[in-house]
Amino acid sequence: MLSKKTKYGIKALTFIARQENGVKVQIATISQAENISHKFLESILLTLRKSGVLGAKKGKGGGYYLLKEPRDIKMTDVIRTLEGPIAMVPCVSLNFYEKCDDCPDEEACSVHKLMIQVRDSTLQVLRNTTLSDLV
Amino acid sequence: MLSKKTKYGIKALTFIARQENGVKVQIATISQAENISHKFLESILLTLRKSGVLGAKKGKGGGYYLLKEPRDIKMTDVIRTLEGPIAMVPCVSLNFYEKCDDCPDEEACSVHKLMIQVRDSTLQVLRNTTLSDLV
DNA sequence: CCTTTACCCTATCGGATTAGTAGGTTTTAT
DNA sequence: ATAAAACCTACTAATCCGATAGGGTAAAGG
Repeated sequence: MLSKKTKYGIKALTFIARQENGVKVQIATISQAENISHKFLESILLTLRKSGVLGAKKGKGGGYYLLKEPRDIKMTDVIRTLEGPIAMVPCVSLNFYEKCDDCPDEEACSVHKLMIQVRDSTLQVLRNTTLSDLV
Repeated sequence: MLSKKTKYGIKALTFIARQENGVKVQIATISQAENISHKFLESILLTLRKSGVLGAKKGKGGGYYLLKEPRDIKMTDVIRTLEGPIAMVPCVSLNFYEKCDDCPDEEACSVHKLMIQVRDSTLQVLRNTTLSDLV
């Protein structure tokens, strides 16, 4: 299940991407337009800023803006930042790999085999979808 | 993230599918071989029996066995039974559809658009993978 | 019949995670 | 100076997950 954090994050990015080039958007604006709790959204945008997707300007007239072109913002990056691993099981994750403690032999594991395929097909979609495809 | 319930369920089904045709397998046998809590596994196999994938026989010499050929057991069915929806968001789920309460217009929602694509690519894998592909 | 074996069912619980809340700090424009 | 906006830290209520406990019920062998 996709967390609300990720869901809201994608919605917010889409909202910002729809603005004229470089126009700054306040948290409150997005919060109202998309029905998102102001404080919760605040923490999400902060995370996205730290990951390098968004820039922010403090003070009056401040707000958030994209640091890259929408077509250069891949969904893989956004989701890994907000949600964490894309794989459904840590033992098939490329960026967040972890060994299963119950599984002695990964190669022989049926779940492993299946989830690699699911991961690859999901990755293909997310890698080829950018923010510009969603606006 | 895939729950342990689903993970264990798939492992157990694979284990059973590896037996000679029609041989019954006890909970304790799978539990030991796959490092799964006996009681937890019990509840999982019960769910799978109720969904019609497994049959069970009580009493001495009893156990669980497949009701269909491994190649006729699709991963979509197994995962929907144990995990629930395959879609990452209820508003794009085929079998467990639910409207998002924060989203006034699904067609205009960027998350909706993206998650439909993810769902479709995942479905294609799970529909074309059967238990026989995992043994 | 009677004991063993294994399936079936309900209830509970600790820990982790998630979504949201509260309150204050820092920076900027006017 | 003042208002507006992002920034930061900490907390909380609710939910879910994996596991556990304890018994009930049905079937097979002797």
